[in-house]
Amino acid sequence: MATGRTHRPATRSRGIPEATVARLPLYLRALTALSERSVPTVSSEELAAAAGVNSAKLRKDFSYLGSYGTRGVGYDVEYLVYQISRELGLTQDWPVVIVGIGNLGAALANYGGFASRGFRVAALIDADPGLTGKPVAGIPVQHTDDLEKIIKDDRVSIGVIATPAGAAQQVCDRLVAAGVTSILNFAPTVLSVPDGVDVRKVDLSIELQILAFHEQRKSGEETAAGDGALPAAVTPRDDADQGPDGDVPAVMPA
Amino acid sequence: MATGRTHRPATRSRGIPEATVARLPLYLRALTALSERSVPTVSSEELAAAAGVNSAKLRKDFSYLGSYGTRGVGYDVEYLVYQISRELGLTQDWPVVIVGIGNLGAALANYGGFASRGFRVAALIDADPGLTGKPVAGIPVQHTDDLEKIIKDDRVSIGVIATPAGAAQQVCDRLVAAGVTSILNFAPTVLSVPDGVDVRKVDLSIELQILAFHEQRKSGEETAAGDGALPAAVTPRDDADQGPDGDVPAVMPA
DNA sequence: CCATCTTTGTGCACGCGTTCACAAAGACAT
DNA sequence: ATGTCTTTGTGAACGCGTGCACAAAGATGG
Ligand SMILES: NC(=O)c1ccc[n+]([C@@H]2O[C@H](COP(=O)([O-])OP(=O)(O)OC[C@H]3O[C@@H](n4cnc5c(N)ncnc54)[C@H](O)[C@@H]3O)[C@@H](O)[C@H]2O)c1
Ligand SMILES: NC(=O)c1ccc[n+]([C@@H]2O[C@H](COP(=O)([O-])OP(=O)(O)OC[C@H]3O[C@@H](n4cnc5c(N)ncnc54)[C@H](O)[C@@H]3O)[C@@H](O)[C@H]2O)c1
Repeated sequence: MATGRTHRPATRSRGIPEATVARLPLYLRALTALSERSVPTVSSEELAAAAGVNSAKLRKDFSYLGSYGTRGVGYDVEYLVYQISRELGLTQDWPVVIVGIGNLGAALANYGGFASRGFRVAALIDADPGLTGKPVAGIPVQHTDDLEKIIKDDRVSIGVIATPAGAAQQVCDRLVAAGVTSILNFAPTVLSVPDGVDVRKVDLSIELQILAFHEQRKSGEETAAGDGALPAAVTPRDDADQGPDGDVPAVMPA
Repeated sequence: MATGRTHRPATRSRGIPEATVARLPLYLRALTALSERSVPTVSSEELAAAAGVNSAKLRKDFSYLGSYGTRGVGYDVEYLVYQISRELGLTQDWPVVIVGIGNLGAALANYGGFASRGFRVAALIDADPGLTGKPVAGIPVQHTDDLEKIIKDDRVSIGVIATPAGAAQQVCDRLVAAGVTSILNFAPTVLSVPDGVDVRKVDLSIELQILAFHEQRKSGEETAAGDGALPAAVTPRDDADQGPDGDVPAVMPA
């Protein structure tokens, strides 16, 4: 997983486990597609397949929202779309600011998937004076000096950080101080925030490293027990997987 | 979490839990920073703070790699950097292709964090003939027709999909057929792949929806038990949180 | 009204991940 | 050499998430 919320051990106020919340958007997307095709009802089996999850898990997830299904028939698509949207808070409008309008920030600003749900890009903010006033995706970039005013005037509670890593914590602090209570961080840094502020992170580099780990695994071990997959068609390098204690070219601990 | 690997229930071949693998890059980043500051050793407590995790968890994570610490002193920074790099497979070179060079794909191509670890952008691929040959981040875009040849010639095993959702599954199928066994998917779709292929996804829209859920929670419930956080400074809308069965404006199931 | 068939909702067991707490290991000073 | 002090490595308990399996609910047809 590319992200993770920061510490909130067992505060699950009333209901809905975190793992379920993370899947609701998945269900919602599948349901929206069905809705556009005017499909009236869907069984847990079908919907689960579309969302790529286990059907029992899906049913349990929905049971946290209430009993919205009809036995022998399935779930009413439109009704579920509404219920999940409401549960996720998508029936209201969420103004979002993007800070750091570089390569990534500009791509995010141009992203259509933003507005498709209740999210609206309220402002683009950058520290570069050369960018100030320049329109990106039809929205003029504003200078960091006005950050606090923008947050407060537009009552923004969600901020996206797309600045270099070095500036991320500072930007984060200013956002939080101005009233932002949810942050989506693309910079490769651990942000520290006060209690009550949620941080989720997206880290491309971490994702690739996790893939590399498994990729390396695939190259080694042919003798793993009962693997019915395709162990061929991989390119075994020289002699990868030299055991967990092969050579020791680096410094020794002591 | 923005992503998640696809089904591999309890295959954990020999050692290292998935949750630990996902944290290794975090440790590595913190350790690299220490290394650049020429810090020789670090305690689990310090490193855990830098990585934003619990120190016991960090020690247990490291225990899966072997006993690389010295009691009373801590961990040797350089040595750990090497061990984790090797475990993650970063001591070798990983050629990566990016498919779909639009807003996002171009931003990814320009991203410096790619090469910083062992990842190298081997090729940029797009279906738009108008893009073919045009350099992005110094690399000329190649046409989708040559996808199979590129994958095979460069022995690419990791692919990044940044095409529109509608094309993602098709692109995925071609990548897999050509020999790619790890995919990082930015398109908002569930990809289905054969066993032995790893998929991780990054979905901005899902992240925002999860944040919105918690944001909505913060606006409601003042009376939640023992919350020492800052329940003030939020803008309570009209009367959000109308119970799980408040009004029912949408269609009824039956 | 009854029988049958489909599909939900959930009790239950199991495994993974997290965290506490502490014994043992080793550095360091005397 | 011995004692003290720091910090690791891990045993054990706990909670969360997952998935099986099934009883109950309700639709549908006769
Ligand atoms: N480009 C990618 O695909 C990608 C992928 C993953 C992560 N990231 C991360 O996202 C961040 C941005 O990447 P990028 O490629 O867009 O970098 P970039 O250099 O193109 O853009 C950074 C922008 O942030 C602005 N900025 C710098 N300091 C600021 C401050 N204090 N306040 C406001 N704005 C400030 C700069 O003016 C610049 O416009 C980096 O942390 C990068 O590591 C990028
Ligand atoms: N832009 C973002 O910030 C962002 C954020 C999250 C997710 N996404 C997702 O990432 C994907 C790309 O977003 P974008 O904004 O870059 O879109 P885009 O339209 O700018 O770029 C898409 C590119 O893919 C190419 N393409 C289309 N079909 C293809 C095919 N079959 N093979 C190869 N290339 C093909 C197009 O020519 C185009 O260059 C979308 O699925 C989007 O939902 C984008």
